[in-house]
Amino acid sequence: MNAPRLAEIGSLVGDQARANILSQLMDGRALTATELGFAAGVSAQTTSGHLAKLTASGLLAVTKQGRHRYYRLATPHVARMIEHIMVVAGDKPARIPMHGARQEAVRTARTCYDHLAGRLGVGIADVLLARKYLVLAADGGEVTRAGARFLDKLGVEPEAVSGRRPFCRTCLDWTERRPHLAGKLGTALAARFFERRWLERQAGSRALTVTPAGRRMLRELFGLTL
Amino acid sequence: MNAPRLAEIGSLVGDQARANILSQLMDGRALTATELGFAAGVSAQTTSGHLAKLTASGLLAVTKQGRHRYYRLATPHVARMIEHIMVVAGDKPARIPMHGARQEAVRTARTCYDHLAGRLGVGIADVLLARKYLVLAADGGEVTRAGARFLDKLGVEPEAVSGRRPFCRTCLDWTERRPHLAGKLGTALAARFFERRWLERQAGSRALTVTPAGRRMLRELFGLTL
DNA sequence: CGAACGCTTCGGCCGCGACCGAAGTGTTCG
DNA sequence: CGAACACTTCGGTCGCGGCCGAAGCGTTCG
Repeated sequence: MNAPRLAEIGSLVGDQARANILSQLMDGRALTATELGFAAGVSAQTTSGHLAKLTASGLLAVTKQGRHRYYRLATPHVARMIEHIMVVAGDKPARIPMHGARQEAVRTARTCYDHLAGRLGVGIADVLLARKYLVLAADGGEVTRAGARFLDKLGVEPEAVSGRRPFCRTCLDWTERRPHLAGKLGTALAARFFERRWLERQAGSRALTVTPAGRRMLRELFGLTL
Repeated sequence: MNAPRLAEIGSLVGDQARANILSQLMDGRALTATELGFAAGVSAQTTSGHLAKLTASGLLAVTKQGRHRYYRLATPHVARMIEHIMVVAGDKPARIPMHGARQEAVRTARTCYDHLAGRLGVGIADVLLARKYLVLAADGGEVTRAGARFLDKLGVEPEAVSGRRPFCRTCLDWTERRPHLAGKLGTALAARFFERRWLERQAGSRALTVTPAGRRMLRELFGLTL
């Protein structure tokens, strides 16, 4: 039996800050080092050290995206392992990643920083592209004339989508594995959705609730039924 | 999510001496404090402290018997948890290769708490499923009519495999990385194998020796040559 | 371009916990 | 009974590892 490795993995989980980090990632999300540090309650430097250890030992995987680094559980085995430790810890029935009502909500619609992700985010991106309201380019994209009219109807101002910041980047979406709308346009759209109360944040989660008004609007304007 | 408890359990497993102790108990035996101290490579006093912690946290249970104290894993949950940690430990690319005769024996056949694991355990599970003696379901499984006859021939009693405890759970195997037979059926089978002296425990290890009679039986009844 | 930002590396501090020697409790012997 | 044994408790040492400040690197943005 490989007791040294057993102890090694155990001690990785056995630190309070690292346990906080792993807990945060149990629903399958990918979070940045800063977010994880905040959740763990330690400084950025300390967080960096922890994340390096967890990654080196194969518990976490990391994806670079611009100046961010998204950390996530490396394999389902890691999630399962933590579940089983929780069982011994006397915690509630095992929460397998991405099941249950709350996880379902996270899959449907959630924030990714300042823009929209999940099925909602991907769906909106799909629609805008399909209707040629938006064309993609290597370093961003461009709003077409028809797109500008559409956005104007939504109340998204033209200057909000100008400038060098790209409209749509391939923002890591761990549930849909497809690009969604980030950048200036994504931010402006998300802001508008909140402003009009089409979406509401859920406490303590990145999941979003689509309000009845939002549901109607999504069907009418985007042809989306989530 | 209960991160403090997660860290607590993790740190218990995360000490080398305690990991050694837990490893020793993985086959479900109950060992004395002295034996465990020797296996862990620390003094009696230190061992005593470790055992007290492990017991207080519910990982171990203890039985007094004269001047001895027999420690064992408190629940199958603990064994399962350790198995799952081992799976993650094995996911690391830079895995310490197992070598030597004894390690080979461990890979071939060993106990996993109260049932059989290793190539033997996985092989038996494969055969029973391939012959449709057993069908798997989400929450356990069912023995078919043909399976019942087969088990009867082995001397495994029908009531041993009835009841609410599942027949076959996906108990992940850290060498084979495939499910093997746990649950009531796995336990009953293992017990029968020991009773008939088809398998014998090796001292100080979870490895099992397949006796000549056992080898013959495995070939005749299961078509297995390990 | 420079400033702001996200993250990592380095260096040094410090506390927790593993460890053992010595002593104490309880049990089994002869 | 006392000696041997199994185990625990106490007390003190010490090293590993978590922590943060400061500095450095790469990216983004105006």
